Amino acid sequence: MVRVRFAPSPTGPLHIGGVRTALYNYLFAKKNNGIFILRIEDTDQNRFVAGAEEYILESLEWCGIKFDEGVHVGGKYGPYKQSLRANIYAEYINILIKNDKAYYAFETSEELNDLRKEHESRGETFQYGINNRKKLKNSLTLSSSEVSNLLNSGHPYVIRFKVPENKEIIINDIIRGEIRVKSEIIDDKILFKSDGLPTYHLANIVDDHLMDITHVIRGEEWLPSLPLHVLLYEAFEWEMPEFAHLPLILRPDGNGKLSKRDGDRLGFSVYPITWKDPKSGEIYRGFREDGYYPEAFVNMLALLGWNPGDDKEIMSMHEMIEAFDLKHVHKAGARFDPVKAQWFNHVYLQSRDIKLVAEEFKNELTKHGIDITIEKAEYISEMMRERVNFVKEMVTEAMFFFKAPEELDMKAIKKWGTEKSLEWINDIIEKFKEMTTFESTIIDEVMNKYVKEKELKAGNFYNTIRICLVGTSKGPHLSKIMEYIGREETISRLEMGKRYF
RNA sequence: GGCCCAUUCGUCUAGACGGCCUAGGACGCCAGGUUUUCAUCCUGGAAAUCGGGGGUUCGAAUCCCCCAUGGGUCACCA
Repeated sequence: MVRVRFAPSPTGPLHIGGVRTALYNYLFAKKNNGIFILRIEDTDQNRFVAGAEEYILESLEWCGIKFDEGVHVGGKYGPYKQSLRANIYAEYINILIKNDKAYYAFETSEELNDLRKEHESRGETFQYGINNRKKLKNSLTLSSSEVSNLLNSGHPYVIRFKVPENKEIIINDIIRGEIRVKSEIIDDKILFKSDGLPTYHLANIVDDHLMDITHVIRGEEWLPSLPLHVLLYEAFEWEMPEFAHLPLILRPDGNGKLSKRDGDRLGFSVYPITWKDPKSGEIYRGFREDGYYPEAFVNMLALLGWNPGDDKEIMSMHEMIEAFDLKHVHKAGARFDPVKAQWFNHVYLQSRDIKLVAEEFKNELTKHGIDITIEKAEYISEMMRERVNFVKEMVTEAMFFFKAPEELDMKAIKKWGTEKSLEWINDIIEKFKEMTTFESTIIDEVMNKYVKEKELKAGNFYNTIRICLVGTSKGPHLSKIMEYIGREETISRLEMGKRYF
């Protein structure tokens, strides 16, 4: 049985890289009829951010990523929050101590900082590990009575992993293949902090083991600590899960990975939903609030570093599950492209149930103080949606349905208007007044007949009229606009437009 | 700086066993067509000598080596 987990720490909002990691875990689990688990890794109480956990839950729910086990849904392997598992880690660290795989160390963080600085000034890098642990203040160098004295006196201590000497660690990553590292370069990492809580490395390995995780799928930033994790599994004599390290998502411009500020700087979201920093009060925009459909967002995100093995790009969650394979995850980092992201939403908007689009459009209009019936909203949505990427864009694009243009586009008038324009406007106003029903198809008949009789160039005539109604030479079929705004308003706008020609 | 990872059109990518690749698709861009306008849509085009240099081979984007570049990571953070 495949069991995978997404294990974020609640230190802030989840950015799209994190969402993608969750998504790939989810797709992999579902593809293999496995279990998907949410575990909260909150062993660092200093970095706790209020609302972050709720944010993660809400974001993933919006994306349609569901968990089988986890903090919010329960399960047999709980608790799923590491701060609630402190006693478990204590138990396992003692096993390591007992088996001489870990040791107590008594340097304070200040002392360590000094050591680092000192080494740095000599152009060296300080490493607490195989090469110098025999020279430092720890249970490897101190006598057992000295150690128990320190421990009993309440002197702060940490527990460090005792990296085995002269070992080459060979790991097989599903995405990257074989990776080799020598144990000499690995630090004796702190496994247990002086506050009595484990660090990520210990908690992560213990939990993955206890929760029967079969595949660890996580970001590439974890690759450097993979050898340590492998060594930990060996120290515990546990069977290892398989590993897959995902490439990073890079910023659209310049260098480096996508970060918090990029979105605001470049004008797009890097977060799935809006996040308000509880401390600073700063607000970071989200894809949801930008108007993206979750289906489009998820589809776009999935293809940022993965492909189904063919040319298919538009895929439902179900189709992605069917096609998902870690072998098709690209190895190199992917540069996020906001323009293509918009295209995905455009495609989803076109195939969406028009009733839903109408409802969304109606809601957007309400925000702008415009209230129309759902039928009218559908009428407009039908002809406007193909011109935009987001429903909210329809509001500005369709404003002429609700308000007469304040001024007319002089460039358009120059291009389409003629010395006869004024005459046409007057003539057509008269024709409109004579009509019994002011309905789109009949309006077309009347106008077409006029154009034929007068032998006009269609473009000049229709755009003269259009500019009066819309303000410029664009928009959906003219008679549809006229029918919507009605005869009175149509004539009024034509009268108003006359002074421009 | 040490260690690790990566490197195909501007961007996302195809490229599982070397020959089907004079490198395919998508976004974007450009042109033409459709449209009474704009957009959509359709058709076409420009766009990667596969980071560079050496090998191996009858043959390499695909295998090997070196170099360069980019990235990640080196916390009592995850």
